[in-house]
Amino acid sequence: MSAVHNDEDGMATISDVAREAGVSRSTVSYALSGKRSISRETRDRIDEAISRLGFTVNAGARALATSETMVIGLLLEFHDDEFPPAMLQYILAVSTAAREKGYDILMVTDSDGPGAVKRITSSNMVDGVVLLDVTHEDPRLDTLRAAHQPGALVGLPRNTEHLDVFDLDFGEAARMLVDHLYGLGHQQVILVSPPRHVFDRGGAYAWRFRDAAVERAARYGIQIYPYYGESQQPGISRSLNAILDARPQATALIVHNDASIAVLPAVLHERGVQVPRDLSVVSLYSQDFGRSFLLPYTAVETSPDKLGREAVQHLVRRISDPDYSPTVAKFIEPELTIRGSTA
Amino acid sequence: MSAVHNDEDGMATISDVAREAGVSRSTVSYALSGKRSISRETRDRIDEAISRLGFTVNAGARALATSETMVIGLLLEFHDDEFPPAMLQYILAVSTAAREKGYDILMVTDSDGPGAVKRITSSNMVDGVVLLDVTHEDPRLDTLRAAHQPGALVGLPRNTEHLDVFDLDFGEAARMLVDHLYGLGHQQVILVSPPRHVFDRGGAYAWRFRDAAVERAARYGIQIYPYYGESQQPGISRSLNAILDARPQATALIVHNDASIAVLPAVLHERGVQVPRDLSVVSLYSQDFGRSFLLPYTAVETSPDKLGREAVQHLVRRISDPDYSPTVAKFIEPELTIRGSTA
DNA sequence: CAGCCGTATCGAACCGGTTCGAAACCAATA
DNA sequence: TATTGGTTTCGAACCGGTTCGATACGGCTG
Repeated sequence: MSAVHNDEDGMATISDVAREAGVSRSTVSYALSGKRSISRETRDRIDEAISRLGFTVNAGARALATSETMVIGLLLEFHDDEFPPAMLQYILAVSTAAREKGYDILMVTDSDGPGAVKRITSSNMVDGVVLLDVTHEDPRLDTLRAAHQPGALVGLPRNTEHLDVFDLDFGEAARMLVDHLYGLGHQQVILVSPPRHVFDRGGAYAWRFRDAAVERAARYGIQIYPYYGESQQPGISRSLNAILDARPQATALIVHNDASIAVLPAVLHERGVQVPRDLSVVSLYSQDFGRSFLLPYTAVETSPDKLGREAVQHLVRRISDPDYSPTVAKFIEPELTIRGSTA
Repeated sequence: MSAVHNDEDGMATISDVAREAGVSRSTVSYALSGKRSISRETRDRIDEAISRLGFTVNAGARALATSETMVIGLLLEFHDDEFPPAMLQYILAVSTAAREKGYDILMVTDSDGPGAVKRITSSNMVDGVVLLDVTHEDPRLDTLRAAHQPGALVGLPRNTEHLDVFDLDFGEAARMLVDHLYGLGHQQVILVSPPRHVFDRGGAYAWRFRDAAVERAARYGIQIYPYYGESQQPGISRSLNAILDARPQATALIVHNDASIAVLPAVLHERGVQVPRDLSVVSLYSQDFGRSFLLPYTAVETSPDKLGREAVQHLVRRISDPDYSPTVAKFIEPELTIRGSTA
């Protein structure tokens, strides 16, 4: 017999507890929530009945009565042109942060984004929604705005009205990296951006970074050569080689592309290129990511954990008070981690 | 004004629809479910009212009435000694398969596994549970057995009573690989297993594979040298190098370790080892995984998609009929994908 | 002692659905 | 003509909680 002892088949209900403790259902409810005072003895009897019956509040019933599900929807889609390990970091961050606030995560990976948003919001399955990987003209946003639940976005859309938005400041990140290279005297720099698909799809982080880098380089009179990276092997290595072949005069490389940076060490090694002696390399990735793939490059930290946490925090706040403040577009401050891959 | 037009603030309820269509609530419910026949005209009026009000069934209320949530719990934990990309494949597979069956996924990444199982089952948030990465003596299993919902496991525990279990047949996979190498005449083989932590934690797949490989090798009179791999860089590369240094006479390498196989190409290249000329290499990974990391090795396919799908299918069946058959322990048949990395 | 207040509890209504039994209606059958 | 049967609809009960008023009780104050 296990420690948890629930009589018969069905789960114990609040009525069972009330009967067992010789009080009314409402008294049990108040004892549970603490919203009204309960005498010491009654509370004890109730507590005892609860553990004797192994009672747990039925989430659906509570949700119906309170209109609070304590569940947050997490919407994401796996694109072929994305590098899976990167996305996982966001998922984990959101999940952990939510749990800390007492929320569970309903994860939806539907390829029909707007439909998924509609489904989980209009049926009141969730109290709020986190959207990952939001694009410039994200089709999910209209649906989300029409919903009765607040939303938090990770990624910057064109129109941020009525929505809280969180993202890394990619423009600033680009400027930091260009400044860093400029400070070391580099004059010819290659930039490897995300795959073309990402631009087409409206992944604003891609061009925010690129445009800022290009503009900053121009201001310094640095020659910058922007390229698209690939997303799938063997194209990644091939394209990196082609790019390096095409610009032998470049002394530095900026990689804004998870898949490419992961294979870069192998590619450079194969070419016999020593970093930073022959080439300076800077990039953009999270600490965890760098550790997983043994990346020795000076890089801007992307802080998926900070971003996910921030999104959840604001979402939770807005759930409890839908207009506690005007909606925010918050950009995480980039931080440069020096790893000695530049000279 | 958007196409979806819901009057006032609150969501439309079934009562609103009933009033709008001039029928009773039960009639609307039956029209929705089709469980009783409804006249053509009434059905039309109801349909019209539904779309006019933008009505959607409230999931919590329905769950309360039917005791079916149409949600499946997905329990997993991120261990430091695991390679994230591998896990993501399972998550995606389960999520997709569930959605196809009309279920949503409540994803719980709690570090307190048993507590998480207890919480989501006893509060009736889910109709069933999928456990990923189940260990030999998994502490979540007792809790799951005490629950009122069925469970499907991915990974093999010692005691499979009352639970449906799905896993790759790691023993058979090991035998296939050893057979393959034996057929090519190899007599000295290195085996890189998962990190020691995985064994300690009770990851049965680790020793099922190793033991079967060792036994099979012994039968053929092959010398096999088993080692633990590492899980985090820079340890992975370092340990691979140490292993290769220690066994220069070995002509073949079996890698059962996601993190190690991902960096193996770089390590071998650095050592100037040519595959298969200098060393034959076989491994164990999914097609997607191999593509992500450009792995050119002959390997057993791990089929996370097949596994996840199978687990969900059985779970759904068991949800609708708790004893449709005795519980199953199903082992996916391994398949060898020849990629020419052996000679 | 009347009046008031704070504490502890109860009963009833409500959240938004589903489902069972009964009723109303019309047509076909004995 | 009374009975039977099928179709369509309604009303009420129920799922398992929460919450609002009302009530009962004892102790203080004026």
